Amino acid sequence: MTLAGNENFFERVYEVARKIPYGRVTSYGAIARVLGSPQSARMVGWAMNASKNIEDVPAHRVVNRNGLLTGKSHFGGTNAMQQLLEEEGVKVVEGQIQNFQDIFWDPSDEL
DNA sequence: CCCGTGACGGGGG
DNA sequence: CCCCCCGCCACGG
Repeated sequence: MTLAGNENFFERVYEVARKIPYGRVTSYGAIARVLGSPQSARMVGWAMNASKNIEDVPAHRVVNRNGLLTGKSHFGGTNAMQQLLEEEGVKVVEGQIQNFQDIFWDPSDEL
């Protein structure tokens, strides 16, 4: 009924994103999946896009399923996204997160 | 109103 | 580490 889903979709995305632990990362698809819309990974990306206005949304901790910083171009500077990650101890080489499997955080693990 | 275009992901050739 | 198609849906032209 009421909750069609998209009404709060962005809010839900932000809630999950805020739970990503310091120094860990997750993927657009993983967030979409835990929200029950595995096919809406693109919308998660759009939500990150809109999160520039909202505070406390660590958009830099969200990458694609391969650990690539596909959204780095939306962070203004040349490598602001990478900088933010490396400040947390996340190694990035050529836009690729190193040791991705180990620092990957799956939102569904919170359940 | 139709259409191209994505911070995506899965599947197929 | 090629190629293409599909589903998803918000936004701008």
